[in-house]
Amino acid sequence: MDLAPPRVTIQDVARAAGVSGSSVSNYMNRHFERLGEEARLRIKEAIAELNFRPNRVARQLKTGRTDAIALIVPSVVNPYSGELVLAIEQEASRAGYGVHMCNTMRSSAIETDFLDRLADIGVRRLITISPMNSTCGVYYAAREDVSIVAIDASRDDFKLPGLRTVNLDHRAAMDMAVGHLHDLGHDRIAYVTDSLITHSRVDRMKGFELAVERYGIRASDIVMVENRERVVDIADLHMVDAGRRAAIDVAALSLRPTAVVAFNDMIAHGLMAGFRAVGIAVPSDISLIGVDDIWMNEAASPGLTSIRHPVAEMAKATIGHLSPSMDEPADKVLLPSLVVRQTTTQPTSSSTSRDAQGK
Amino acid sequence: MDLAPPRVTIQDVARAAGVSGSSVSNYMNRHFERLGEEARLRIKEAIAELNFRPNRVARQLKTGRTDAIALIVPSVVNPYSGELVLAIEQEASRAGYGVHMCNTMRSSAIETDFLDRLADIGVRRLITISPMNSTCGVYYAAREDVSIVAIDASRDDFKLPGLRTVNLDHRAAMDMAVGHLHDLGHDRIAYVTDSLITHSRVDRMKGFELAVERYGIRASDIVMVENRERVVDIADLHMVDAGRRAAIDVAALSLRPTAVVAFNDMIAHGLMAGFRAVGIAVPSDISLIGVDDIWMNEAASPGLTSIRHPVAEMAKATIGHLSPSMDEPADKVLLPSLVVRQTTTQPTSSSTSRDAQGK
DNA sequence: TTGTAGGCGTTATCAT
DNA sequence: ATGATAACGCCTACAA
Repeated sequence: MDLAPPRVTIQDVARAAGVSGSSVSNYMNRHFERLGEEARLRIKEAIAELNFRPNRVARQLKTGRTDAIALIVPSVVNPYSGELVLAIEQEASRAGYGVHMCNTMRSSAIETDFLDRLADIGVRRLITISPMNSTCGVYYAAREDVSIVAIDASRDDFKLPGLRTVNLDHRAAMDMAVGHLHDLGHDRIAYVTDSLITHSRVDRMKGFELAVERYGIRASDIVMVENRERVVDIADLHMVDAGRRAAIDVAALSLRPTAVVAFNDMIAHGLMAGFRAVGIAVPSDISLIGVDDIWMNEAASPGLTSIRHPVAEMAKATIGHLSPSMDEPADKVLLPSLVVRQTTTQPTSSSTSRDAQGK
Repeated sequence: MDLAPPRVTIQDVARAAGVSGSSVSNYMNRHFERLGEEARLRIKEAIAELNFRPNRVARQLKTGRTDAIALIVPSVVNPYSGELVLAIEQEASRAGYGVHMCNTMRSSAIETDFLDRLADIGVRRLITISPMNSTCGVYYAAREDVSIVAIDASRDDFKLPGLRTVNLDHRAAMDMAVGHLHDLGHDRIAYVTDSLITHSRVDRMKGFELAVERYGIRASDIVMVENRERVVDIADLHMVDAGRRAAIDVAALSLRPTAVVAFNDMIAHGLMAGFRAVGIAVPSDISLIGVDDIWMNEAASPGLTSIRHPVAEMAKATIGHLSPSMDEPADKVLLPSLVVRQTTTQPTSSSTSRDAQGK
């Protein structure tokens, strides 16, 4: 371990192998057609011998581009997207890509600054998570050689023909949730969501309606709460607030449901808090299921039953999408799975006969 | 917005300003002593006119270094360090630095690979969070011009004289927690921690002991649970497990405490789950306070009272430490604050007279 | 105070 | 199949 490790350059390798720098360069870039059998071998040995590692910076200066990935996310602390960011970072580094992450905090100024910087250094791979109002599409729209993958967004949200997307199969998710409750014996189920401002919210609710019909659920309700901004909200805590408020609405329903499906887990946790506040016990009085399967579900008590967002698979699909192969679909839809914890049980007599519950 | 935006180089600026490239370079590097009044002005205008932005890659190739920051963290999903990562990223980009993040998952192989890559591109600023067994010290130890800041670690954990640290004032934190409980009227308080494998665990417990003494608390207990590995644990869920197990121990204490201080919030949430499982109500039977103030505290119910880790200030101190000013202390210690939620109340008769509690 | 020239390590073009 | 050579955009002696 030297104090100032002297760089091994392509020329050093060339000298050691008795070939020219260009040949080593060709070797590094896998242009084997332009190399003789013997030269290839000697270069290979010299590289191993000297432990040569090409200087990415020099290459970047020369080519004007880098294989690094720009990752745009509202906030890493966000319970769902945080796990996704981790998975993407791991998948990317497995594929040899560096990742530049930007927490936009939903500020398009921050996002634009970030993209300006990255455009400067030649980044051509973009991943955007939950991009309700991401500007990256507009920004990079003109450039031909840029790959953009949007996670948790509909392609209609952008006007980019080249865009690729990765999404959860929301219909399947709702089918799973309602099916699980139906299996337990529930037939009065409510759905709680906040404003339908994104594709996933719309589609997931639609999925609930379809599922309810499919399982022949007797009665169902949709409770919609509107968003109220928080002063600072790096973790989607406004959804917890929304859930808390929704709990009151659910409790006030003329025919109180025995189970509730929440748009996502944060709303579900809010519901749990709200129900507790008004004396409704989960799950003995009412069952509860969310979507995403954030880690908090496991840490909370009772543990929240949820429909798991397949984070690792989404990351894999995303990185795969970055190097487009034309025979693959531009929109990948992944299947969720059910994680049963403690908030879903069979409806009890107390929850079925609402008189026992009091007003 | 052109399709292939032609780069504005230092030469373009020089031409526009009627000076040479070196002068522009000197301007960019703030070597104003080497510039005439008039030249400086014309360069400034030309830069604004052409919207010139220096090519970081070229500079990097030439100088062999970059001002980007390497950020090493076990996992961004980790409830405490996730918030810290966000704060650091924001503070860094405010200061104009890019951030390369590495989720080591506590694998030194991953960390070493990452540092190798970054050493290649000339990164000389390192931040490491909760580095129980971080190798970065060893790795970069030899290099003179590298700044390393360790957050949530004692300088004794490394053998690097040049290291700078940022830490919470654990003693003050415990003083605050115990003081709060004492103010409420508690005088039988237990402390729950997992194995004392880090500086913060040792120091925080010491702080508890000092505080208990200082407030003249009649009786206190230390409950220590050992770590058990989880198959996969990106979010410190093993601490929740530890808390769950500890709850049983606390319940079995011969003189059951009326309040518990947990080493951190994840353990506290585990305690909450454990208490609920054995029929002990929080806070009416027992009060509970944690440390860190992770977002989950707000989302859980009841909301967990906690000692807040001043994340934004820590980020600021960390970035400040990166450009060492010799008159500042090498070890910064920041003060926490108390966030009262629902898990701490006055001890009730039911919790005070233990007979009412059953066995 | 300002300009000129050389080179950082790589890729790409054009010879051979 | 292989090699010389010229950039990429910037910094930095050193010269003027």
